[in-house]
Amino acid sequence: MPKPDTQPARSIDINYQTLNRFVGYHMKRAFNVVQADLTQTLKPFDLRMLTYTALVLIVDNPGLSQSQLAAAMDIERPNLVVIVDELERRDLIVRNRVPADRRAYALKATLAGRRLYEKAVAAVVAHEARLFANLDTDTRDALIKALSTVRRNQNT
Amino acid sequence: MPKPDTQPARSIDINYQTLNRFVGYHMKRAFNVVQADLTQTLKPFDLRMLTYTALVLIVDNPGLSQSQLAAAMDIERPNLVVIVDELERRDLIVRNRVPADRRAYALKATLAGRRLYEKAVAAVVAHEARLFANLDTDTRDALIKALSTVRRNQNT
DNA sequence: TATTGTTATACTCTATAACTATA
DNA sequence: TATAGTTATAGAGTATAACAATA
Repeated sequence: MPKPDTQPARSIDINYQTLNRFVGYHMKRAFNVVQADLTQTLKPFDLRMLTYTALVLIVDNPGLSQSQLAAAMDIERPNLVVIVDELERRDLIVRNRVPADRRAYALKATLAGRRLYEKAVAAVVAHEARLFANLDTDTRDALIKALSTVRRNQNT
Repeated sequence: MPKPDTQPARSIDINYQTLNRFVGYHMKRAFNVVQADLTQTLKPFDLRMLTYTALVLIVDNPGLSQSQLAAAMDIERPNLVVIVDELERRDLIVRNRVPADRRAYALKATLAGRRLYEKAVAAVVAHEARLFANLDTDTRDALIKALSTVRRNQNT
């Protein structure tokens, strides 16, 4: 396999033999691609993955508390505060005091929040269609099923 | 579906209908599990994902430069410096000047580095066997193939 | 006592600009 | 001028301790 005499900026030909054996490595590389594309997809809406996920969960679960949302997002409560702050400052959600438990807030999306949700979700649907275009429906379902199985092995 | 009268700390029953439609969401959740477990797996060796990956690539590609390693790891050159610093400080690798190009370093693992590599890789093999125990070989191969396909869609 | 939301803080990972020494 | 490695720095994301208000 002869290389051209004038090497194109010292061609690199890295050996990945060890890393390629690991599923986790492939997951990281693939997820990096998805995340980078999703970040670009959400940028026109001024949303990050975290603010997007929070907005989606609040729209789908009106009235949930910050503790519940943090648990659903698998992040610590302190880290959720700034996320909810941002959504509230942009009038996408409201924090309503719960009469039955005055420590907690009931989070609810505003009309503007629901409208942004609709637009952002549509954009993410298009982003997924683009990124997973080469996978037929069966393969995609199998991928989701395998990923869910991995997640269920968490406590093993 | 009646709930018990005495609710166990206000049982949460979050609606994930929107997020569950997205492959990327399942990838993130699964990868979080894998990453958390891998972090614990590498802790006894005083390695993080980045130092582990760098060590593996240096062992498998003796003499490669920091630029090549950064490209292989998909990180910026400045961020690699501290990683290589740490591996060198622990005498796991050496930075040799390249006579032909005195700007570059040729990275090489020491004997101690190759020994730690052997132990860490064995631990990661066990970690993967544990995490992906519920997936048969065919499913695992299909998962890797699907993830590789996603990665190849990067420039679409 | 325990829990909700909060502040402060720290650590990791990531990204960019600008420098040095070589080429 | 361009590249390899470096420094400094700033931004995300994440994790823990400790506090006020409320239960």
